[in-house]
Parts: sequence; C-alpha cells; structure tokens
Amino acid sequence: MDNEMQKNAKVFKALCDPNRLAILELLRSGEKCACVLLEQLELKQSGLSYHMKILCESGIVASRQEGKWTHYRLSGEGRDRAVELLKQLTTPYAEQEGSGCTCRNERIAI
Amino acid sequence: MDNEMQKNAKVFKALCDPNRLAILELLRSGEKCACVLLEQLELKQSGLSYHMKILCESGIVASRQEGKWTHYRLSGEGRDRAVELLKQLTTPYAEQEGSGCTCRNERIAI
DNA sequence: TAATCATATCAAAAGTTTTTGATGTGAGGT
DNA sequence: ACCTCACATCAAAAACTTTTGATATGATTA
Repeated sequence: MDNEMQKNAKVFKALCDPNRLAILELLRSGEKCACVLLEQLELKQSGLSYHMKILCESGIVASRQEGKWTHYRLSGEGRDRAVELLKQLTTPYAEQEGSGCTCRNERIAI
Repeated sequence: MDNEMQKNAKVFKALCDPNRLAILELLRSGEKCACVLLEQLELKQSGLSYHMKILCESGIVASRQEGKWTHYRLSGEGRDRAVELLKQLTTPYAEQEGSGCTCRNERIAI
C-alpha cells in the first residue's frame, strides 16, 4: 500500500515541474521531435532527455522512434488514467460512483 | 505565463508526496482532526503541519477551526478544479471541448 | 567502415523539499 | 493571571531532484 502511494505519486510527479508543464504545453499542439522541443525550451539536451523519461514513465506522454529521431506526443490513455486516479484519490468514499445509498434496494428485496 | 506554470505545478505538487497521498486517503473516509491524522501517520507534529499547509494551499483540502482543534476535509471544489486543470494540461488543442471542426458552420454562413 | 547525428546515460554540483527538534502563538480551562 | 493543549513557525540537517558537462549508444550517411 505504501508502495502503491509511491507509484501513484509518480504520475503526479510528472506534472509538478515547470519544465515538464512547458513540455506538455508544447505537445498540446501536436507530436514533436525532441530536437524541436529542445529549440523551444531553456534546457540542455541531457536535461530534456531526463524530463522526457519522467513524462513517458508516468504514461502521460508516449514516444515513437523514426530513425534517429524520437517523436513525443500526449497519450489520451495516459491522461484518462491520471484523471481517474486523481478523482479516486480526492473523492470521499461515500461519494464514489456505484456506492450510493442502497436503502431503497434493500427495502424492495425480500 | 511562466508564473502560471509555477502556480499550476503547485496543485500537483500537493499530490506528489507519499505522505500527502496517505493523508488524502485518510480524509476520504471523512473529516479528521489533526490529532487523529497524527496518530495514523508516521509523521511528527511539525511535519504534519507542513504537509497540511501544502494540501490546503493547493485547494484540495479545506480546514475548519473548532476551538483548539483544526479539522481537515477533502474539498469537492478543489478536486473539480484540479481535475479540470489536469485535463486542460494534457489534452491536445484540437480535442478540447468547444473547439471541434467548424467547416460546416463556415459553409452555412454567408 | 568511419564519421556524424540524435538521444541516452552517468556522475558530480547546484538547487529544492522534507524532516527534525526547538520555540512561538492563541484558545480554553483552573 | 497562569497553565496547558493543539497547532504553526523556524532554522538546520537530511533526503531528494534537477542541472550540467562528459561520455556512451545506436542509427544514418559518406
């Protein structure tokens, strides 16, 4: 469970650095090659590589090789997982979907 | 805009520490006094205070004084803002709500 | 096959966050 | 008025993350 927290934290860690948010902002307008991102950001090549690894491991960004180049894009799946996780983490048990009051059902049964 | 990134990062910073995720998990079962949280967590009093400040400033947690005690609870508003922000940050421009293809409208006009 | 390019990895330095124990503050009880 | 309790703030230490420049890897071109 502590491990679970650690793993969950990883998804949000991807989102809590200003450079990584700037990278996401650039990717919102479509897939970009690392070299293009490098041009637009105040980062060294090795620094960009470091941040891209974190973003890809979080699942929020996906990558694709094309010869020498690596192209990065936002992952819809990754986003959906992150949104679900965020909701789960911040929604009281009582309010969760499918956990509504069951008293009516209980009365009807038997 | 760089400032905006910094501010956005703050909401997610709240979510990227395992202790803070553990606090949220405890709050999911309802409002809790600081002293109760302290009992359940491996944290010193000053450490808990430090984390609660970060959670409250992110808007995800709300607090309420009752005499000497401070009660903390999840904020539905805070959650909704965080979810919207997360979606915005990770959704390509083309896919955003209200930004669908307008070619039909353009043809109809004039 | 060697030269070059794009990106990844590494290790050390710089920067940031978290933990810790000590001390401050403000409410409530005696 | 004083004491105690709950919590906040502080400053230093410990832990962690990010940046940096150097070097490694693997694909492409000459």
